[in-house]
Amino acid sequence: MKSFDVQESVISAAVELFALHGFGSTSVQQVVEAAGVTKGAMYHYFRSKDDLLFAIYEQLLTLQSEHLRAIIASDLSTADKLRAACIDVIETSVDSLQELTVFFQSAHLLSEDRRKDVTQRRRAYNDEFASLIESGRREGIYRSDIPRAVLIAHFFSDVHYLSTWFSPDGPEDKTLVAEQLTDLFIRSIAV
Amino acid sequence: MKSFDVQESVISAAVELFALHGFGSTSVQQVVEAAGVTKGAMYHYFRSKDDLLFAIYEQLLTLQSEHLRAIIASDLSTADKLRAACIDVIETSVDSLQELTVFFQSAHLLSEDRRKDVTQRRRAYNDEFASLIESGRREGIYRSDIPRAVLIAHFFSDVHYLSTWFSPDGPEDKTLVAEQLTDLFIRSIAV
DNA sequence: AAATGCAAACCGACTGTTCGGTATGGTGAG
DNA sequence: CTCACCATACCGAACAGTCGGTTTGCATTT
Repeated sequence: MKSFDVQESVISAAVELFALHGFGSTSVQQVVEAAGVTKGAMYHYFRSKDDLLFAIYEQLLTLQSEHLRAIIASDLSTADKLRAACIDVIETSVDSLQELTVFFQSAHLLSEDRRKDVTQRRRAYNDEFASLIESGRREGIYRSDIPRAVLIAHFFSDVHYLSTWFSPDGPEDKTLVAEQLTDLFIRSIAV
Repeated sequence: MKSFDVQESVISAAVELFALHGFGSTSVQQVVEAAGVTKGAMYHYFRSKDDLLFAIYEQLLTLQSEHLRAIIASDLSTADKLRAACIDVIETSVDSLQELTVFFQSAHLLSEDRRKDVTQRRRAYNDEFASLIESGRREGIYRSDIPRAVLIAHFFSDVHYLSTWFSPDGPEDKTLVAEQLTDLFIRSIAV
């Protein structure tokens, strides 16, 4: 019979403010005011401002990692797996546009330990993604004349950049854009 | 016989610190200490912390705009112009990696007026770039089944993302990466 | 009685910015 | 050549306000 979830309210307010003004330029005071709670309440659930930032990352990272693992474990062909993975990460990113913005803007502001944790999980995600491309190369469907790292960066740049230009209220449709960007990517890496 | 340029020193320190810790998390005190000047000296040349951020943008925007205009005014074919424009913006961005980082991380923290100025100049740049693609479409060399806005975003995402993954000390070579990313882009938009 | 959940008051450190004042170097008059 | 004059360059202390974080204490639940 909880009528008001403090944690959720704080995180939600933090995501919005961090995305809008940046982590460093947003004060804890602003966050708790927007969340409709007091500092005492916030510090009861979060150890620090840093902790708040980390919580945002964890949500998104966990979600996307689970999706990717499910796709890789499926019985699709390599080509279809890669396509599905691309479309999924774009769509889930659009669904969490603000979190994405915070993620890419403020990841480096995390404390040493937390940043290592995030970096490692990101790398794990990237490696799983890269394994798809590697499989495709062995099957002879993707080009090998460009370093894998460049290909990966080329794709994730699109995901990253979504938070800059894509707007849910804009003229572009989420599903359509996901297909278009995926098509552009796969066309450019096909042999 | 000026042995020490305060403005240059301040901007240089600001670029480095803003890129490292973010605009909002860097204090004026830190900047002037790194620059080896006093706050008084800094505020003699810059009206505000905001002004400092703006100065960084202006440098990069002006440089890249001039380059693009020169390329468009050249007598190359449309295809070669687009290729040259892509390679140039990637290479100049790599040359100004830290400025690029600051640019994309903190553009939204500018004051209203300043942000409008920056946005307008960025749009002008984008429009000139887009005109190249439009020309190519009329010549029938680039596909028309994907919105121009998506194509533009697709390319600039690579430029944007450079600041995240590219390192001058890393295994990748600037010129090579510029060619590879340009190749990926042009291959994906060719009919 | 003990533990949880939270509000309110509070802490010292630090914020961006201002400002009174000094040092420096060039210009024009005598 | 000299000296008054003045703009520009720069200094560093001080400002009012805000920062992230802590402490205290009181309800409510267990």
